Amino acid sequence: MEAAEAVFAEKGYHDAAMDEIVRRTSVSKGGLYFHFPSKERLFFAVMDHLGRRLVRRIEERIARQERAIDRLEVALTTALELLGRRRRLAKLLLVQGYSMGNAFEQKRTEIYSGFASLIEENLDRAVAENSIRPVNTRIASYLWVGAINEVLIRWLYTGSPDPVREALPELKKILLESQRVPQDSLVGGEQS
Amino acid sequence: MEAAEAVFAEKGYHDAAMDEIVRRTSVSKGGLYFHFPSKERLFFAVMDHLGRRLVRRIEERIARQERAIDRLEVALTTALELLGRRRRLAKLLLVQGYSMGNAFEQKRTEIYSGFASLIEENLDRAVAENSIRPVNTRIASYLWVGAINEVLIRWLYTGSPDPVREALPELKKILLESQRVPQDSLVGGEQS
Amino acid sequence: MEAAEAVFAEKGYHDAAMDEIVRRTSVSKGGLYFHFPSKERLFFAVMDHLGRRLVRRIEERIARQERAIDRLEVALTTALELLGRRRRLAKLLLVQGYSMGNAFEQKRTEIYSGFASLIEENLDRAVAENSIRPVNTRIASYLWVGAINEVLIRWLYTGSPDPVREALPELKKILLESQRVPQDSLVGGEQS
Amino acid sequence: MEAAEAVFAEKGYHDAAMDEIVRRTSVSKGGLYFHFPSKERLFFAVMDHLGRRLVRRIEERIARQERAIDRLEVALTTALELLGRRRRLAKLLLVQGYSMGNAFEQKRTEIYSGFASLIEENLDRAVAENSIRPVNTRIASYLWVGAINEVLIRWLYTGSPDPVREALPELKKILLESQRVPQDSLVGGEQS
DNA sequence: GATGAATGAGCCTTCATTCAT
DNA sequence: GATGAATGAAGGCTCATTCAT
Repeated sequence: MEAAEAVFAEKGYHDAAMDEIVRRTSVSKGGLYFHFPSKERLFFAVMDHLGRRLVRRIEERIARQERAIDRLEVALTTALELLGRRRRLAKLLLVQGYSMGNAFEQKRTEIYSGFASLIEENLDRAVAENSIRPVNTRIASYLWVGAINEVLIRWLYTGSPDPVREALPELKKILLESQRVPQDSLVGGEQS
Repeated sequence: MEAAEAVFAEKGYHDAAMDEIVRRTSVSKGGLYFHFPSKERLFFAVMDHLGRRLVRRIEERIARQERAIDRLEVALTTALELLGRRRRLAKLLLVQGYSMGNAFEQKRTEIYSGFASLIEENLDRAVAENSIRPVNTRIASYLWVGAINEVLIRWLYTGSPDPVREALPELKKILLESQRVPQDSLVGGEQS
Repeated sequence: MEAAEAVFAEKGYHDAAMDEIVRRTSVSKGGLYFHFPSKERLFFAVMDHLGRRLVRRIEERIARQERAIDRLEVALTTALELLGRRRRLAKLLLVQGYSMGNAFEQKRTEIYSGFASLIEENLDRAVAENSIRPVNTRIASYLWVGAINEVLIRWLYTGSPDPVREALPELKKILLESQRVPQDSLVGGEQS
Repeated sequence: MEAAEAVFAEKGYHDAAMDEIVRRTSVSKGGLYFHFPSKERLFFAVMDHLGRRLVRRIEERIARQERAIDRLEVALTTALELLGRRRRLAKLLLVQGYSMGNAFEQKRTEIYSGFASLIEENLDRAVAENSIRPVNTRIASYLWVGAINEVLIRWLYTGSPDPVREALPELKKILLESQRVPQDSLVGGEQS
């Protein structure tokens, strides 16, 4: 039964014991292995199920919108709403194989924060210099980190896109250029 | 010796055996444990070291730039360059605790792709409808996924930012609004 | 279906899984267990069947011979012919419960060889010393080992014959004495 | 510790549990696995040890004999004495991987007996017909079975000797021809 | 009689960690 | 400080057998 979802979400893949999953079910160990040939396959089945369901729900909500840009907005909103409401689902789908309790998670946060702070700081200054439009730079910095992270992971696993040649130009375009304050009239001072 | 880095990068945290780390060193098991009280601490030490070094390098390159917006650009470029050149470093820093060899990674990619495709498709249509500026929608979709992912992971681990109330507006602003094609002449015609 | 014979022959008793036997049949698991109450009984049924058939065939061929000594010769010939032609049958009947793939079999061969070599060596010398008639000492040594082995296994399982008091004299008689070169002219010469 | 010998001898390879071997030792499970990487390797180590020791003892006793034929006799005697005195050793060395308690052993005996009886019966008649010298035909039949068995097992595992072309002539020579009653004076009746 | 999903005790093996030397 | 043999809890998985349908 897919209430194995609970154990995986609570403990992470590695610390989840088949024995515990079984204990929380009415199924026996053998019964579980009859349907899923290994712990890995069980985990994948759970992930697939949840992943597909999430996408399906988003698609349902999207369908009502006429224009693509509205659909994108709804998709974004729905994703954050759904995952933001169900912590367990989010944990399962987003951090999957992590484990080691909280220590690991803290460390990840700590390390990513090093880079995020650097970005945030410069975003703040760029806003102050009136180079880019004002935004919540903290969140923007997370966005930067997440974007870079994802692009690199893709490359790591699939070999594409090439980080520098392909991804970099696009990231620049979206993260920097389109955030620029239109400096059309370079007359007069800056609005500091 | 931090050549434990190699083992962690190759096998992931869980599948890395202390025995193998020791085997690749001149240090003995006891010796290793004298310096690092546990596998977890050893791993953290490696991560810290690498994370800090990466940030330091980026900071060095940034320092030469005057304007913050240039610094941001250099930071972005440098991050992608450095990590794009050293697969191992990237793997260690980005996918850390994952494991299960490639099966796991493939699954992650597969599941994220479901959502990414949905975004990409609608980005394509939005471009076609002339709602947003043309971009490489494939990469843009990765950016979306990464951004959402990171924002949610932060919330998961630290409790902030609130996905819907805090993150959503900013994401909309950066991912959607600032990509809009200025529809200045709303006169006449129809944008159907 | 006694095509369970195939699985037992290929994998040995322990490594043969009921599931695989079932898979190779049109019968269902329950169906198999209806006819044979346990794996052991199924195995015994197969063995019985094959053992009896082998003996029956030998008896048929023997029947045509008049003199007992010719019958013995035909029995010997037939046994080697039939088993030498059907590897699977031989494996099933002779090494039955062994398993562990080839590693085990290699080990058995290796260990028995230690003793066989010792015998072979001395048979060679005995032939050289003209004490016994020339034979293929390699094969003779196998015969020795097999004879000793079988006599001891019998004793192990049934308590008789007593290895030293009963078996030894007979083995000596057949393996040694009757192989002696008749030293009829004991006159003169020296047997060194 | 090689007191694992006890468990293997008592239960057979498959039914011997590493847990029990450990229980009977002062060593821990991990400790055992530190020295022997697997159950199989442990078993082989035990077998090797015992096999070598047996051969060494026989060689010691043999060494005192001058003539090869005497050595053969001593080897035969010693082998039967040593193994006949130590049931456990015999079981370990001779039936190795068997298991299934006694049921299996009984079956083996039963099946081999089918063939052995056939031989015994004809040996009896051959003796009665005065074709071969009188022997304990029961034991001789075991010898036949053991010899055939061993020759075939060798062929099964190593591909040689070829049962019919190579082994058969030698077996005939030793088992039949050299047992023949010299029929030099074919005069007169038989001594029935 | 047949089916095959379910059972569950049991097994081998791993591995982070310890500690006597 | 270093060594590496030893520890032992824990875990994933197998498989002969059962039994409701």
